[in-house]
Amino acid sequence: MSKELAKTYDPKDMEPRIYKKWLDRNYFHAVVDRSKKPFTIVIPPPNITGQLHMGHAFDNTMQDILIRFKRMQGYNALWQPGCDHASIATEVKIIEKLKEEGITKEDLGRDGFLKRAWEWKEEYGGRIVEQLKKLGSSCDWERERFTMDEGCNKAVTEVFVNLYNKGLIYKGNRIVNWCPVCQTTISDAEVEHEEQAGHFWHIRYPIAGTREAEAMLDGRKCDEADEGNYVVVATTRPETMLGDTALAVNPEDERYTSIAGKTVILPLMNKDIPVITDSYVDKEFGTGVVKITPAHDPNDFEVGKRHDLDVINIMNDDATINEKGGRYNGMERYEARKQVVADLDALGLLVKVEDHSHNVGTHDRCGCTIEPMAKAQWFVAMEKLAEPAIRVLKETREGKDCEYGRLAFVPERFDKTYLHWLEGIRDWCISRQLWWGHRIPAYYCSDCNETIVSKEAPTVCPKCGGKHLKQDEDVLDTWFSSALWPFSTLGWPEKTEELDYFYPTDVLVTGYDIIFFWVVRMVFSGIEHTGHSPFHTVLIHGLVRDSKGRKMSKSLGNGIDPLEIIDKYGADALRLMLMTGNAPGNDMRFYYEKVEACRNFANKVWNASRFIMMNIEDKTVTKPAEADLEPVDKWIISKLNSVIKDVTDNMEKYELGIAVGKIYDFIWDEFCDWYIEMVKPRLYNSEDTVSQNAALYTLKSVLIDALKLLHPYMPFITEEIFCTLQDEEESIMISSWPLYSESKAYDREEKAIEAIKEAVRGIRNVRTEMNVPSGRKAHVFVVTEDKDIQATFKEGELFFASLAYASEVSIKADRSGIADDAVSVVIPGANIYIPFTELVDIKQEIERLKKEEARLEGELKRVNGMLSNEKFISKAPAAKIEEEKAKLAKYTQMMEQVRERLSQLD
RNA sequence: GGGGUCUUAGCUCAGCUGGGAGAGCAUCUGCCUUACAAGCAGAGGGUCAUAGGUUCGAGCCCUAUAGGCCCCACCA
Repeated sequence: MSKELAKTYDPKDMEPRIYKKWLDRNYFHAVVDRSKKPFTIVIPPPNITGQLHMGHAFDNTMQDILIRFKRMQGYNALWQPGCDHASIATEVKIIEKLKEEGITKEDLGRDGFLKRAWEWKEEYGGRIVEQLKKLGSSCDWERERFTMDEGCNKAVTEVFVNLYNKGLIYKGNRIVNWCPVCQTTISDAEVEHEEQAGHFWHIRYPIAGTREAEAMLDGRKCDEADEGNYVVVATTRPETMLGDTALAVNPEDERYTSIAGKTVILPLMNKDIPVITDSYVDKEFGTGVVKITPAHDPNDFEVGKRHDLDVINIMNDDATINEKGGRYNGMERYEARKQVVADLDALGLLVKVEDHSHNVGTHDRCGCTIEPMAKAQWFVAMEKLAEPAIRVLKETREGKDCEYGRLAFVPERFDKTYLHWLEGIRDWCISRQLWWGHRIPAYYCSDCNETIVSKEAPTVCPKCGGKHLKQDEDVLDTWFSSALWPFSTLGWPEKTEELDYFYPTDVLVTGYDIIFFWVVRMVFSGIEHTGHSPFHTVLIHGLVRDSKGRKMSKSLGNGIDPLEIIDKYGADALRLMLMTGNAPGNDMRFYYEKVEACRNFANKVWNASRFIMMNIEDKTVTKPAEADLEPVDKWIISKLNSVIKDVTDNMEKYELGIAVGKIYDFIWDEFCDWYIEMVKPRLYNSEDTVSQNAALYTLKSVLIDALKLLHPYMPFITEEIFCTLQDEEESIMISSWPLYSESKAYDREEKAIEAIKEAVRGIRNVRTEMNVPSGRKAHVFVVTEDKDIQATFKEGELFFASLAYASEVSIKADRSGIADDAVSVVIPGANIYIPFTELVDIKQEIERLKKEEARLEGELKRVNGMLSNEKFISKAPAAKIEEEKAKLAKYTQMMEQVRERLSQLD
């Protein structure tokens, strides 16, 4: 043997070495090849500001597993990588950095700032890519893209102009979510609602012309005021009253019929405002009167539109009150609130203050309270775009052929999240008051105010011929470009070969937390611009939490750095840990113990392989004739065969955790703990070279297939062993996926060995469990029918050699003809005698058999019932009837066996 | 207010279309047995949240209840 594995498993140097080998050989690169079926995944582009965290590790491990699996299955697998410019996140970071230098972005100016941003991108943008490589990600790095590279920019402009021309993008003055800290608009998806304790202030608005109104206008409290001359309004945000332009009551509300249509005086501003009627007002809530502030509340904005009210924006961009707020001009919003309340109180207009908890919108990035404000912004009209995105999912679910392709969530329950969001969707505010991002391709003529939206910057106004054109200052929401990612990365809007071949992509893997931000927007964009849903399956995973179940976050400082874990335990162990014992879509907790267990598994695989190689040494192992395979060989081959089938099925259904669990159990329990142990005596017996060769061959071939199954999960260790074991092989990652084969299903042998395993449970460790006094032989011997082979085993020696002769098994406890302290496992062709005292507890066995008997009775009753049911016989498909008949026969036979054994035991 | 999800061993969680309750860790017992002590052979430990229902059979399906978590939502 020319190569051998190091004595101890140590991933630290091995993993980078192997990754480099893969890169050098260009295995990750996929080119258009019409003779092969493509399988494509686009990576959720990590932010250039990002550092690899557990969420990335989880997400990318899943993608890598799918890609490696499909690649081995013979697909032309493309994993398209790239990064996101992350408009606001990056801009905030750079501003922070500038702050350290004592400068602001305004000091630099737009161009200077962008220069800095690009420098920053060059410096840090590649960091996360390098980190992804440590995980083993088999992305096609040659195709790495960036949301602000030339091609993506082109796609963004194309889409913007197209949608504008179709009337699906418009500029409108509407209520937007304004973040006073970041000083930009944000979309609805970026608002987090938070329950906050607040107050409900009841405020009197005096009716115009009354004595009470006069008093207020004079700036004094009214003596002996008549409550009938006031209208009482309840509000949670009293400072917004500065921008009130009406009060509203429900037209059906009898309490207020007399005042509807009257005019009240807006306190503090001393302005006449009307009392209008609108069915939006809920009679039951508050006082039944609502103050209408169209500039600072989305509902009020709508009411204002219906009644043609003025929209008075009373705030500056930093949420201080502006000049429209009279004497409150310049005050911070909460300070203004206090002052407003105090002033109202002084005027005797504050009726009461109630405690009231209500939902407050906060910015998901900076956490500050967002301020709804009326502003002129760019929007995407969503109604028309949402409809096909809803349809494609519904029709896929109903099994219909949809013209837009297919779309399904795994697990299915996220269908509802997706649909619910789309069905209630509002127009998407896409303009951001930032510099880092795709600048909006809209130009304004300062001569005639014309708006020009075009791919190329116009030099002359098409309307007036003026040359004073200015581009819109705003940039687009980051997600506007991310939404195009599945096709912009493949060359769209050009009609490239790649686009034609790899698009639509296959699977999108992402966390449930960004379904709204990203998945939804990719789907409607894909359909709108390419006519196709960009992927047929969305595989959703949960969050990785800390061991206490908390979200990992910077502020809590409870994040666990995947790179540290990789450094200590290896990427393979981390990957396995992330995939084990977790159901799709569910959150998981991170435990060091779990990683350790996974590292131990890697060690196990390593050592088993080392054992096999040690035994092969320089022997030539040839494929044995089937007749030379012994029952244990057939048993493990058969076991592996069904594992191949199950694992493949599970993986096709994206049940990655279940699949890897089966591989783990097979390798550790069946292969290492049973097969290798059973086969040892044959390996050590150098006389029977045929049997030895069969064992070695089986060991080697089963190991190789098991490694292949494991490879998507643990790419590094499997590669190392695979290539060490077989000099002639280049790499496991380009080897072919094992296939289930009917001819390898050895049912008889499987049954036989399973029965033996059951029979010897508890006594495998002869030396310990039998407590054989030194010098005495254990009663373990074999008698075959053909020739009397009687083997006695020394203490401590395993006796599995004998089991190889078994072909059919029935087990019975039988003391006749054997020493008192032994029972026999009767195997036609071979008898094994096992010390009686150490065999399975007879009482337990009887109990077990009785349970089995009861179960079988139930089964038989069911099957008999079905088969004697005329309706069933006449209506059920023939195959189903056959199946049930086969079951009947099987259960009948099993029942006989159970009863026989019961009678023997009694 | 609407929706989702969870409740299974001491802990963290699997359990795919209903058919003899599982894993890892922890605990206990015995082992340094020349692949592996990062290991081996065993053991203990669960009314599968509660109450009903469907079924020959329910952790799984249905209904209700209790508790936990999450998402969505413009009641001022």
